Amino acid sequence: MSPTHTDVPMAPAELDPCGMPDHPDCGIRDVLDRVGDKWSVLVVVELASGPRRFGELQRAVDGISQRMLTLTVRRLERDGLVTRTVYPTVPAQVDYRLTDTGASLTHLVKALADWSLRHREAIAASRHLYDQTHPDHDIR
Amino acid sequence: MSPTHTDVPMAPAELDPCGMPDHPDCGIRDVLDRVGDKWSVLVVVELASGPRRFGELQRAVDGISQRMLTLTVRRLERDGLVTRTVYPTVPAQVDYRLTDTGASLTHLVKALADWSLRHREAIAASRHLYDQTHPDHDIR
DNA sequence: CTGCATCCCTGGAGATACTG
DNA sequence: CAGTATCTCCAGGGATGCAG
Repeated sequence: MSPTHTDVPMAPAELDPCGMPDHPDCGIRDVLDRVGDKWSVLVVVELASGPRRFGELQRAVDGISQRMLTLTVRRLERDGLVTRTVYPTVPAQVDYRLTDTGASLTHLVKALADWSLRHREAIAASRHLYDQTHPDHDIR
Repeated sequence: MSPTHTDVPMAPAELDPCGMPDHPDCGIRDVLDRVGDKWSVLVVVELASGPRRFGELQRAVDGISQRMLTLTVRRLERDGLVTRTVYPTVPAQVDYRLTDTGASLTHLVKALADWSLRHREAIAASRHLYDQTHPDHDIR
């Protein structure tokens, strides 16, 4: 088969039967695989400000490689979080924009941003303290 | 230096200057590196039900290796999301519990779970459709 | 401009064996 | 029980070159 390096990876398997009330991770993983992905979040955040073209996204996200951007938007498209529109112009032109679902995800990201903002200092302090209290754990 | 395989990895570098209003990823990454981590989430979710001992956690999370559990709780501890208490009993005993900060994170996880539950069908359908519309992207 | 195909390399993660 | 120490494997992701 030889799947190329740029095809959509996706979830290899569902691992939560979604049943026990004590383990509310019924579909969390699906989301987290997106939200947890560094690039996905940054792309979604960028698209939250409006539709963007491929190049614009790449410049906006800053640091993302072409391959990663392609993979990221592909996954988001596959999940129905963004739409990909191709304009058959001379030099190909494509724009990406959030779907309603994708837009709703933005709210969660905002919430996360909010949370991290409220706790970032505490976390930083905690880390600092930990690093001093546990010098043996030679990190870095 | 030879850092062992069980020391805390952590964020290698801050990459967002946290300034531009259009890029609200000021501290998101810090959170996402936790929230996005499969094991971290599962552990936090488990601890949301109350304090757990190492073994209990390992059994509860199911699938996590000793090393990963150690790393996960270490990171969470370092970030001040969980506290680690050692009871100098004969067979060592340790319990982990969420801090207030960690508990507040639970709410976000719940929100994510909520969102994913509301959209899981749509996403699944989208994926299915995508896979059929783009057979060329030979996945699997 | 947008994207696909390759090469390549590092770090994340599992398995296993050992210790206070 | 609760880790720690190693070894190993492989997928994620960067760099580069080619194509529609």
